Amino acid sequence: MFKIRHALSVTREADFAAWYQAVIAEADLAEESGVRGCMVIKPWGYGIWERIQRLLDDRIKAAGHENCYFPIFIPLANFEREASHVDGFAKEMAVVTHHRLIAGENGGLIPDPEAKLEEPLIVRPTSETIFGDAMARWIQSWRDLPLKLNQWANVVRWEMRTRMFLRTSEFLWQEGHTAHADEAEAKEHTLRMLEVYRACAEEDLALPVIAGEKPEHERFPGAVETWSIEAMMQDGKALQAGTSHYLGTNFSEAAGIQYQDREGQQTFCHTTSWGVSTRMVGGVIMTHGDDDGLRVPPAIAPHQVVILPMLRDKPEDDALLAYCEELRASLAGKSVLGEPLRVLLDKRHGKAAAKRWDWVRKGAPLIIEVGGRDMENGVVSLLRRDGLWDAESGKPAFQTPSKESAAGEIPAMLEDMQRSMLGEARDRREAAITRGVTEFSELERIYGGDAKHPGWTEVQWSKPTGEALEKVVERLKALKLTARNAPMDAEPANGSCIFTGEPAVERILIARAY
RNA sequence: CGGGAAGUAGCUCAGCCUGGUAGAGCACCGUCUUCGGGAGGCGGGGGCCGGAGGUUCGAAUCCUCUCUUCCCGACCA
Repeated sequence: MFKIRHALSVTREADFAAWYQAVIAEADLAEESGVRGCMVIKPWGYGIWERIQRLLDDRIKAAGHENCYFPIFIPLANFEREASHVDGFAKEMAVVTHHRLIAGENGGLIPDPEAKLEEPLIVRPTSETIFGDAMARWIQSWRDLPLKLNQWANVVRWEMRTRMFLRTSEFLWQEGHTAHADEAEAKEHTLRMLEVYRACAEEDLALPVIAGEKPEHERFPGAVETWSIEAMMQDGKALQAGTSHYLGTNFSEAAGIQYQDREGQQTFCHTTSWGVSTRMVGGVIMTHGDDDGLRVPPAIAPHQVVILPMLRDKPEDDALLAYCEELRASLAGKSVLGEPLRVLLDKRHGKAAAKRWDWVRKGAPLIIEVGGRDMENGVVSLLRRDGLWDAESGKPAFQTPSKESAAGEIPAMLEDMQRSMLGEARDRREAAITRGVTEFSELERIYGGDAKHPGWTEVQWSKPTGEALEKVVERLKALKLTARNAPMDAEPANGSCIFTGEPAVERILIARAY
């Protein structure tokens, strides 16, 4: 019997948290920075984020938005206007209080007491308030609506417990902010952007998600409705991968965002905001990674095909490189998933086998090794990252198509990989959702034991509020559970509430979460 | 922010208890051998032992403070 020698030393099964960190290190995605909760995103990790940015930005613009940029610093007073917003964020705020350093007593530098800011500035945790300010200036008439803006930015939230990509103190994201004439249009837009996120997650990241409304206690501070897309990780936990908020007139009343309607009346706008962040990269890792490292869906892979010539630092290398260059050129002209194919010819010196495992760990979708004998036979040795091992031999499952047919087949291969990665993740998720649970004791049975991947549960509830809701949250918390969202395409409720026994009004997903 | 663990070479760690100026494996560089594959031999470079202070003739080692990371909890769009 053979034993497959995986590229990582930790497996998902043995220790999922350690495996996650190993993938980030071994795939060269990011590293610690020395500043609490902040990370350095390395080229391969940032390249994946750039791909997500590109594809999502196209979708956001196609939905009629324009990009802009607002400052990272927000005046404290500006932030103080919307009460529940303040309550939600005040505890995790970075504050700038000085604008100059002077020499301290021990040779170090200290903030100059003389240079204290009259009004402290906060580092944005999100930009509703400062966008609101501008909207109040820019909107005069019903003719100025809707106003649809977006920005790509970094934000800072002083998190107590951080994890790379999933919850960092500083993170990169996109935040959209829109103003509308009435409630119906704003709500419709909230859902439209939720759908944009769903499409991006599923079609671009191959991340199956469930879109739905967040329960009251999970709403964004200051929102009237919060909607989310939720993805299931391979350990069965839920990851909130994007949110879209209908903010009502809360922020327009706080900032004075008004317009003169057709009758000449001053009227408050209805606003929305929505965002997705570098957390998405964490979702890709925990959805598509395996015991050999990351697997990047072709649509967001910085390089979809990596060609590795087996160089020997000898004169024959020139012919081999020329052969690889022909392959590269023929691939570079192809179109995949509606874009030019992205191919890298990795000419770095070094053993091909060592470089191969580098790219396996990084998760490049297709790896093509080319040696002297391949060249003689007019073929290439091709390895699919989603079918790495040959089950018969326990060795890498190389295919050896001719150079010409490889160039012809690769686009379809990549598109197939994109599809099958989504399908694989969706099947795994569906198998891990328990539906039709009607008794709380059943939840205790599922989540009370030490099952490693208990997955999600769909239950019906009466959507309690106030104290009754707090009690529900407490009971869930005892099982380390949270209510994720009420899926928008779920069947209507037809039973009784699993918590209160009252008639149920909707179905919600229960899960452990990141 | 509370409880626990840990920070020594790029990585994984030994050395610390019983102070005497730093080690291994992998990686890296050179070279030879090998050559359809995650190879081997020989040689070599790289660390003021997270930081600051203290005890001491002398600190990686003992003491204090601090920073960072990981796990558990609280918190968390």
